[in-house]
Amino acid sequence: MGALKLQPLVRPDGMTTHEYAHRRLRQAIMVGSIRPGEALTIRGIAEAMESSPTPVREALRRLSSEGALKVLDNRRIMVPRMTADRFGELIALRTVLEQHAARRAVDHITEKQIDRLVEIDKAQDEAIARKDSATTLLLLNQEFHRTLYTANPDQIIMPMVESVWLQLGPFLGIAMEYVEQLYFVDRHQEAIAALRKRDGDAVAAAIGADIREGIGGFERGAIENLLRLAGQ
Amino acid sequence: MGALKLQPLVRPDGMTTHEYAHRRLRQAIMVGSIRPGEALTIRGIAEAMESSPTPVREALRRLSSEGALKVLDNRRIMVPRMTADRFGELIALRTVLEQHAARRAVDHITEKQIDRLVEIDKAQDEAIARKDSATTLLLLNQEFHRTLYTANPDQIIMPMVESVWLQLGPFLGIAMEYVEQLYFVDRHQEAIAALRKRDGDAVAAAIGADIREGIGGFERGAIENLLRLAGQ
DNA sequence: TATTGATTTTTGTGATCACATTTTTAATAT
DNA sequence: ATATTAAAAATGTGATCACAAAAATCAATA
Repeated sequence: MGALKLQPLVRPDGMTTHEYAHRRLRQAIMVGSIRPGEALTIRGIAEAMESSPTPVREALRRLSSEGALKVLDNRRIMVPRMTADRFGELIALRTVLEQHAARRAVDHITEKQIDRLVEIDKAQDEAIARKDSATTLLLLNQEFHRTLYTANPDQIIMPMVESVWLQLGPFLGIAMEYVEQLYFVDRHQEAIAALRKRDGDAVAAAIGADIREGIGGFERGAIENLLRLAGQ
Repeated sequence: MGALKLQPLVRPDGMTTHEYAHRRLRQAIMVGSIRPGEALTIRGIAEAMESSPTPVREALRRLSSEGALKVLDNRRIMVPRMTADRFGELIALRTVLEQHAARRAVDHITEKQIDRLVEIDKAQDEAIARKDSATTLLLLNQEFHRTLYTANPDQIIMPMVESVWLQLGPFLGIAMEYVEQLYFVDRHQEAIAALRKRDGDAVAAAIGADIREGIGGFERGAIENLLRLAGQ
């Protein structure tokens, strides 16, 4: 049996079933709770969220277009396996994408929106002090970055950034399981200061360092070890 | 009635209906043959390609995730409208993405693959001399870029590049209709020379210039004029 | 014990139907 | 003519069914 365990998620009023299925699966993949190689069946998912194949299939198509899922030749669907090379590509792409997104936000972001960034950063510090779950920290960190990039009203890049996050999710799940304690360092304050000065280069530098010293800090050997440990 | 006219497209053996619907719609959007704001109905598309709503819906979900289509609050689906600001974002993003993709391909591309690029470039020159349709030229140009970027076996970026192409498609359709003759200049030979020398910076510079002097060359005023002419 | 082959089950796929909402059309009143 | 209201048509959505292909199970054989 599928026996797919999905964290419950509130379903806002008026949200369609396929949209709900999409959001719920996406959330699960993003925080690494679905393992690469794990078999995903349409009927299994439909059963798990008490609906039917049709809307689940729509959700799966979207997720595969977002790079979160891969459709095999057998037409079976799974979370893509990670490799050290693919991880390197993802980090390099993440850096380029987010530096560009940050630069493009500098001319649009308001002081009020920067204040919001300060709030999120504070919430993150509190969560660290409170020793909240790694998942909570991850989501707060994403909220910081998303808030920054979407300050640009004509921005086109956010879905691509989220796609990279989605593709990194499963590896994060493995890391959270096998690494004693993940260090959470960030360069958010540096980014905020640069934003206040409207210094695009400095903002991009802060974002670059933030990624490099965060998830980008995994060394090749460490990645290979983790993947071996997880039986990937 | 929808009266959606879709260019015929061969359906490879074994291709599923939703995949075929996806490819056919994608192709139509990519070359600008579906106008922004044009009403797209599930049943209309299903009828046009002699199938049923279910697979068409899957195709539409994928295309909306790829940024090619937008789902309105009414749940109606259409090709997004272009604005001068959005166009600017798309060109800036296209430049960053493709320069990165090109850089990342330099270390992987083989001499044989570079030879293939030469062939495609030659085919392009012949098509220009033959005064082939703008669509043909567009597709050849895409083939050149795609061949270059996918030389990197672990590449993650291609779907994002294609997403930008898709989002530029409808504007290209408008431009092709209202502009007397589109100039086709490219920096492909420069890129090829740089690839042979394995000079990443030079390759990126060539790609940057290629985009800037190609579709990126539309000036803000020209874009606004075109959009006004097309009643957008 | 391992392997092959047949049977059963599971799974993806696509068409169809019913329902609710939205859009369009038609008719009426101002 | 314009605006308003009611009826009709069109549309998105989700469940269900039938079918074919794939996977899993089990029995028989080497």
